[in-house]
Amino acid sequence: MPRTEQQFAAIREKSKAKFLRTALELFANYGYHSTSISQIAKSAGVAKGSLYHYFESKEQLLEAVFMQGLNELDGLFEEIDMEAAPEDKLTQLLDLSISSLQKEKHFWQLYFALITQMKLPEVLRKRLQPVMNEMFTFFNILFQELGAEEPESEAKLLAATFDGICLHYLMMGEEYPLEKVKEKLLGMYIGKR
Amino acid sequence: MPRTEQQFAAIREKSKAKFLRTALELFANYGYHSTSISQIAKSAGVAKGSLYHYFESKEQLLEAVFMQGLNELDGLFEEIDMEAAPEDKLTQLLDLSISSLQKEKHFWQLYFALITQMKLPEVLRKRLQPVMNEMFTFFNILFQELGAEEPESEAKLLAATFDGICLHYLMMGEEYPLEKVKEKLLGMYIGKR
Amino acid sequence: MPRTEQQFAAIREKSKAKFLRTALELFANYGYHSTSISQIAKSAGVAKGSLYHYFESKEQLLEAVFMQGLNELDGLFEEIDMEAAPEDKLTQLLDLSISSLQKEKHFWQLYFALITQMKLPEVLRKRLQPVMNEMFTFFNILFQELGAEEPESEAKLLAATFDGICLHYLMMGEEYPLEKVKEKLLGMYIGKR
Amino acid sequence: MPRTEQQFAAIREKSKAKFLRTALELFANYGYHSTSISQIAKSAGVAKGSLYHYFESKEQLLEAVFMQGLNELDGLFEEIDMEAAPEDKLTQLLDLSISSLQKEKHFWQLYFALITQMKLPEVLRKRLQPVMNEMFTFFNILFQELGAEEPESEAKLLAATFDGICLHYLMMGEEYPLEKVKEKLLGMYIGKR
DNA sequence: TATGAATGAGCCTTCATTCAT
DNA sequence: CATGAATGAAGGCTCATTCAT
Repeated sequence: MPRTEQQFAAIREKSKAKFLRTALELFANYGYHSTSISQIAKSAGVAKGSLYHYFESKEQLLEAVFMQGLNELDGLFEEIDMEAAPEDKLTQLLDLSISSLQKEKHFWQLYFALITQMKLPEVLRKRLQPVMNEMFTFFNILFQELGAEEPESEAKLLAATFDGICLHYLMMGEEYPLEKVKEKLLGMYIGKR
Repeated sequence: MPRTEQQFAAIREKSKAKFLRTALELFANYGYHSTSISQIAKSAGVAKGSLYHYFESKEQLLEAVFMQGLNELDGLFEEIDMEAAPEDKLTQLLDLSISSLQKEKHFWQLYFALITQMKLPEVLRKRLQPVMNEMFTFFNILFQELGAEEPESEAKLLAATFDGICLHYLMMGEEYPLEKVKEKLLGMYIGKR
Repeated sequence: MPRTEQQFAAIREKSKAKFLRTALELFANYGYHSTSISQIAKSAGVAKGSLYHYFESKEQLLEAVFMQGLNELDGLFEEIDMEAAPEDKLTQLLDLSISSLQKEKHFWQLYFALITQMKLPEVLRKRLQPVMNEMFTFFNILFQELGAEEPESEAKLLAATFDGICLHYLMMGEEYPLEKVKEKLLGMYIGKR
Repeated sequence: MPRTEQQFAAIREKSKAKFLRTALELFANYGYHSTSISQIAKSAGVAKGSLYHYFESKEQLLEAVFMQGLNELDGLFEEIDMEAAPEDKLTQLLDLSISSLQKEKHFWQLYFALITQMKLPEVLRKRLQPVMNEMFTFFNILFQELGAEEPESEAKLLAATFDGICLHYLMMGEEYPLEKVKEKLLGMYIGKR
């Protein structure tokens, strides 16, 4: 008796998830090019060929890994109370970002490795665009609410600061004083209330 | 014939420089792994084998390329008048950095690609450390002079902002409003003088 | 319950036949090596694994496909009236051959691909031998009846011509003037009656 | 001191020729798909990778092998005295063909394997076309000179016979009575003059 | 018996590196 | 020192076959 379709779907989902997890970790730690399919398979505890049941190619695996990370990100900012005062929104955003950064370290590592390499497959670039736009819009509105003269430039600066902090945190590891830096950043925009 | 030897040395130096320049450009544009020795040799207009007269291996070539960039960086900050007022020093640093960023785009591209990949050969890591320390110390002193309560954290934040701006500039290209962002950044620290 | 068993056998036979048909078509169109088990299974509308219930291996499937074609061929020449005049027998043979060629295009395509590759598994070679011998004997007798001086050589020549025509027809497709060539061939041997 | 360009060209030519020879033999004997690059390299006594200095891919190697065979063929028919009587021209053509068939057995084996498989890369198909046209035209003229009623059909029939004989010779090996069949064929067209 | 996920040997191909000239 | 042909390890990928359900 063959398994039901649902059983098969479950198996597939599980295997696929395992591959995605393993690949994310290895890509993040060693880089895309320095990670071989063999390594991924071995780490995942399966045979090399199995990977190709789920992903057409190594590159497509990378895409899937990255996509998954972006998808999980999507929900993140919906938690922010958009009706709150700008100061609070900024605080919430920072908290959420830092939380994501710490929980999804591998993803963020991969993220910076990818955007830094300018080879981003078109698919990924297209998928990334709206996410970044949303972020930028968020900042823009924030600074408008704060009465900034040039909200756009302010937004750009803040975005850069955000990415810089993430980058430094990922580079230095746990010894990086993420909390302190966060406080200082908040201090700059919200001021010593 | 001492002159002959000098000529040889000169030729050697010239060839080596050409390799370094070519490699930097290709590594920056296509990434280390996606650039083959053949490509570099062809772009440099010499034979593949010749490269190995100057560099032991591809990895060692990368190191040399990166080292050279760092060496050129060393002189950069010596131009700053350390006796000037902190506000002026920050302004000078920003100007110098932006100037370097624009002139040495390839190097900076490679820089971010490398630090992002956490594979930095030990040699490079060691060479990079003092540069970053110097930068950090510079910021630290700056904020002490500015009377900051926690100059260390302030320094970290500013450093992150710096890197973030660089990153975004490199990602977005010339349409990035580097000047405007710079002004905003200066405004935040120097205030509405 | 004997009926159930018969039903099973019927189903089995039907499935097997479907595989054979599909495999013949794909092997003929794309070649043995360029046709994967997956493709066959998908084209046949069943799962890959099922194929192995009916055939031990891909090679054995090929054998079965070819065997089946040869078996169907066996009956073909029995329709010829062996008592007829040699001219008529030749005509009948030609007509039957052309008819088979047109109806079993896939088989003949596979046939030429196989004999051309000199890898013919021993089984097939053994199965093929009597068929070809029968043909040759038929020709031999024919030319004896026609009073040829060297019936053997004549038979060999005619056989070659036969295969050549088939080959060209298969290569050129429907635009090949099969009928005209047939007429010419008949004319050569039967003469302007 | 580097080798001169001519030296390099000589080396390349020699290596390339060795690969072509080896590949032709193996492709002919075992078939394209059943011959691995490893085998070819081993048979040629060189490393696997070396092959790719000369041919972009396995398929391109096949093309080159086939092309070379066709090129050598080109000269063949120029030896025929086109002013001779049709009977003599046919005789000459047959002799030349048989001679080629025996000398270039591997090529002809490959030839039939390829045309039989209907996958002929476009390049090859295009290269083959004029050769076949030339042959057909030759036959056509021949039969016109012989006063045939339908020279086209006659040409088609003769061409088929030619290919059939070749095919049978290649299939049966040296025991095939090539000479006798040739005589018979000549007899049919030239007749008892 | 049917299914399709899993396997792994083997394939084609790339490329850093070596070396004879 | 320069050259580019040669090497061969390693990588990505395919696919016939197996097997648990």
